[in-house]
Amino acid sequence: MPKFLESLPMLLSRTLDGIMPRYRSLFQAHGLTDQQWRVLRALWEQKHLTSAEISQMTLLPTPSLVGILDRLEKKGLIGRLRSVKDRRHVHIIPTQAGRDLQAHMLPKVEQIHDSYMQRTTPAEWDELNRILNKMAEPAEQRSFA
Amino acid sequence: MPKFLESLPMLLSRTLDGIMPRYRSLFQAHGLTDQQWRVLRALWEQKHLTSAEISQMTLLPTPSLVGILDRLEKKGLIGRLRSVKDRRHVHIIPTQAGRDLQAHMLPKVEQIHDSYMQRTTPAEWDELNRILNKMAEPAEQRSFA
DNA sequence: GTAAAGTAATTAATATATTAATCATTCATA
DNA sequence: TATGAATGATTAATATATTAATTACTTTAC
Repeated sequence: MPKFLESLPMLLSRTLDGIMPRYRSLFQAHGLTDQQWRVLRALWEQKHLTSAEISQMTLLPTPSLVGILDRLEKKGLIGRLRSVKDRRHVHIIPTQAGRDLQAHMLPKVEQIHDSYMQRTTPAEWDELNRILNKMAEPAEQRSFA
Repeated sequence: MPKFLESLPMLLSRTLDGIMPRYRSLFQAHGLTDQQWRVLRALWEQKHLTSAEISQMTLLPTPSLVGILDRLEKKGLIGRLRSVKDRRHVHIIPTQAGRDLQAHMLPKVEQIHDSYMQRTTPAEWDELNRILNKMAEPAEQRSFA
C-alpha cells in the first residue's frame, strides 16, 4: 500500500467511506441527507438550539447550515424562531413532524451503530476514542506527560 | 456529552476536523485545496494514472475529479493524455511544475504527519489501524473469528 | 460484421464546504 | 447617549460531493 494511503487523513476518510453508506441508505429512505439527519439528531434532546449551537454539536459550518435549515424548514421538520431577548439569535425548533421522524428513525440509527459496536470490544472502543482524541487535540493544549 | 456525539461517524468527523487545519494551511500556502493535493500526492510514485485509478487511491468521486483535474491542469500542474490503446482512458500526468511542487511540499506534509505520529506509540498506531479497518470492512466479507 | 452489453470519462442537477464579506443587533465605553 | 467593537446569522463566490444520465468507445455474442 503506497505510503500516503496509510496517512492519518486517508485512514479516517477510508473508514468514513466504509461506514457511511449503511447510514446513508437509511437517511435516503426517509428523504434526508447525512447533514439534515445530523441537525435533526442534534435537536433530539433539546427543545430548541441556535444555529451556532447546532454548528458546534454537528460540526457543520454555519454557512452550510443556512441552506440545510432552509430545506428542513421547507420539509416542515423544523421551525425558525427569532429570539425576543436578543434579536440576533434564531432558535431552531423541531416541529411535530420533525419529532415524529426522529422517533421513527432513531432506533434504526442506533441499530446500525450497535452493529458497528459489535465489531469491537468495549476496551477497543475506549482505546479508539482515546487515541483519536489525542490526535485531534489542539497542539497548544497537549500535555507532555 | 450527548450520545450522538459519541457515535462512530461523529468521532471520525471530529478527528478529521481536528487534524486537517494543520495540513490545510500548508496546502493553502501553495494555492491548493485538500483534494487537489491528494491528486498530486497520488501521482507521486506514478508516471501516470487514469481518472478511475486516481479516484480509487484518493477516494475522490470521479465526477468531482473532473473539476479538480480541470483546475490542476489550468494551474499547469498536470496534463491529460488520451490513451491510444483504448480511447476511453485518459492518462493523468504530472508536469515538471507539478513534480517540482510535489518535491517541495512532500517533506513538509510528512513533517506534519510525523508530528501526529509522535502523539502515539507505534503499537497504538497499529491498534488504531486494526480497529478502524475492522469498522470499515464490508459486512459480507467479515470473518466471524 | 453487427447489434447489444459493458466501460471510462464526462455532464447535469442539487446539496454541502470553505473563506470572506455583509447586515442587523447588542455591548462597551467614553 | 452616541459610537466603535463585538456577535449571530446570513450572503457571496468558488470548490467539492452525491446520484443519475449521457457520450464515446470497446467488447461480446450472435
